[in-house]
Amino acid sequence: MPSRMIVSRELADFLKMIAHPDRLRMIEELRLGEKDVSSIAAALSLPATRVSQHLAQLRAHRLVDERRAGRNHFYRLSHPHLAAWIVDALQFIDIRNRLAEGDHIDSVRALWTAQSRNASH
Amino acid sequence: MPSRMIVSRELADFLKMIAHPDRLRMIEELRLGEKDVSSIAAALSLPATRVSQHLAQLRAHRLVDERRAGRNHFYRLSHPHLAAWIVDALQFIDIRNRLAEGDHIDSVRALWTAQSRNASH
DNA sequence: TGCAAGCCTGCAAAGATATGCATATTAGGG
DNA sequence: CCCTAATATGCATATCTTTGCAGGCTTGCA
Repeated sequence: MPSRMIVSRELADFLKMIAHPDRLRMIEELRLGEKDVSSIAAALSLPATRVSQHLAQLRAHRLVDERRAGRNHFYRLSHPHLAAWIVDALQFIDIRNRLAEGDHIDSVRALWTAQSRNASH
Repeated sequence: MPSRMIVSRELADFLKMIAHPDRLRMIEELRLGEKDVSSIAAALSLPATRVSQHLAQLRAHRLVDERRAGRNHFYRLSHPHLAAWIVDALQFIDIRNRLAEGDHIDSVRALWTAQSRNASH
């Protein structure tokens, strides 16, 4: 098969893998280091089962690495730079329409990049 | 709705939009400038109808701009930098397995980035 | 050893996407 | 005008994803 097609398929698979709101938030959540499943679930207000399923997919595509400690499974980004690369995508999004008037793209970027200690914002 | 969720949805929509082998190749095809539908279809060996449908989606998401000249519709990237950003994603892909032994990631990148005058490679 | 916390996996229903085919639209040429 | 080329659109079918729920596995602790 032509390499060009192989590459486009691999790229598409990779993009599909991260193209989900939950998974994007999970990746940003792991930006600063490893976290276990329950912490992620709590931070994003998602059922743990769902988080686990998403992580299984990310794991299958080698986007995250797992470390087991006791009963907890800690995950980290295989490519730490991935989170920053995703944030760069904001420049391609015509996001103005959907946000409240006061919001500005920079504040959105800052917010997204900020650590989410709780589930607000 | 929390902005954080809005952003993750918008990002996911954007990523889903480009996460298709045909559309990725089309975006790379438009990297160097505008092209009309038939030229793209010919370059990628795809049915023109399909190319047109993909372009309609990209247009709806404001990722390409259209210019009509006579019977031909020329498309160009709304964000010229998009193609380069996509190429950057290659670093996150564990692509070694799927390529022939001789191929190296750099050559793949060069190949992908190279202009496709015909449908080979 | 028994129990519970923390995760993972299988499965089925619901939802979203992709794709081909038939049909419409628009513009240039004769 | 009519015909054809170049695209676009509508629709039905096939396929892939998402998601909740039920049940299973492993580890720590009493």
